Amino acid sequence: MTQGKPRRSDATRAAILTAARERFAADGYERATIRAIAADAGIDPTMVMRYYGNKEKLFAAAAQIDLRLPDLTMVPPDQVGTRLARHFLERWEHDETMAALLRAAATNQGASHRMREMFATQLVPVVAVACPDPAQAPARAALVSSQVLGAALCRYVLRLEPLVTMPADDVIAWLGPTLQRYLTATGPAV
Amino acid sequence: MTQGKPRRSDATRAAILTAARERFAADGYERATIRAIAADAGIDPTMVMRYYGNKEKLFAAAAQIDLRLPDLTMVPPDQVGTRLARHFLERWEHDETMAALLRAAATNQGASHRMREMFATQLVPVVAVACPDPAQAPARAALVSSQVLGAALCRYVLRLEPLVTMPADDVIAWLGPTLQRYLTATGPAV
DNA sequence: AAGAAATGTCAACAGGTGTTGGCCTACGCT
DNA sequence: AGCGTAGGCCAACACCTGTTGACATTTCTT
Repeated sequence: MTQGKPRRSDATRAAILTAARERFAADGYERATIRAIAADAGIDPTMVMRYYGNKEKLFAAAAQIDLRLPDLTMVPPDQVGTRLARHFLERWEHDETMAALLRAAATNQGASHRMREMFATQLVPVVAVACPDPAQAPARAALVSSQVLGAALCRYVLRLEPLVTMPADDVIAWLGPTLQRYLTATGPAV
Repeated sequence: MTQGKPRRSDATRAAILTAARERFAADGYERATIRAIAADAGIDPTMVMRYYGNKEKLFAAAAQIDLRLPDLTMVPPDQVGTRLARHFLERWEHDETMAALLRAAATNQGASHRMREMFATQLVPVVAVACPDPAQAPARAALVSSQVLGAALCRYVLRLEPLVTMPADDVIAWLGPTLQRYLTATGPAV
């Protein structure tokens, strides 16, 4: 269904997408130029337009993210925090698309919209099964987001020492209990 | 020392700075144009150049931030987390300059450098007096930053519900214990 | 009152941006 | 083989960017 005929230009399309992700991750939305992306991909800027319409649609295609969140029902209730922290950190460590979306979301409306959408459709459902009352899931998910995105911001975007050089395991050990509390503890407004 | 003769153009300079802060906060560094800032201030774009040299210096002047952090030695040790959380939230709520710096820091090198500098010179010293071993201050300060900046990012930049509409007191109640733990709890790497 | 300095205005430059249309080439089908 | 079409490149447009220089005007100094 989602798969059409293989086109002769599939390699080019993929090269564009890869280059776009790198540029968007490194420079953000506005400073990543179509010309630079095309140059990285070794093709003409016109191709980008032909295959993706315009810059906004190119970004939308490049910033398609699947968080691949684990099913928390399979995780011991007292370990969901650390489990989530580890998952996010590894995800971020191996996929620059996440940084691309984060950097762009700071100034680009479409990107921030996509960011909200991503957490609403992917994180909230996962949180819902791990917290005492599913109705609290949006609030708890937002709190989790605030810590996860904040850590990513400091470590990968702002490059704030010593968070950059701190071993991933240490970061996870610090963030785990925080997420655990946001997921399961009783807080204000129930 | 820091105060020279009052100049006839002080009003203009101030108007430029105010308009610059608004634009940088709303649009980020690259999308905030000198022309738009000048238009907001009701003057000619050339004036911006004359008084601030170039766009980068204008931003540097506009994003000068004093966190006005409280002296934590005066705060009961078990309340430093909540105290800090409240301070940051109020600070953010009333000064759009913070949002300007955050938005810009995502894509602009100078801005992210300034951000790091700000936390190193202002937050680390304050954290040092509140944590068991002053040598751990940089790491603990970075963790505090990650949560504070993350919350600000979600609430003021990404506008991620329900964090946007959540009462400030609730946010503080959630973040307080997190900061408290980052400041005082024993964690990995001592 | 005369000269110097500061303040402001106008037009323009040089470079980069997203985006478009035209043209040539090379593949895939019949 | 011949043709249609998709893939690819080139030149260019229209616009916007930060920035500069020349000129007019007001204010301060002497």
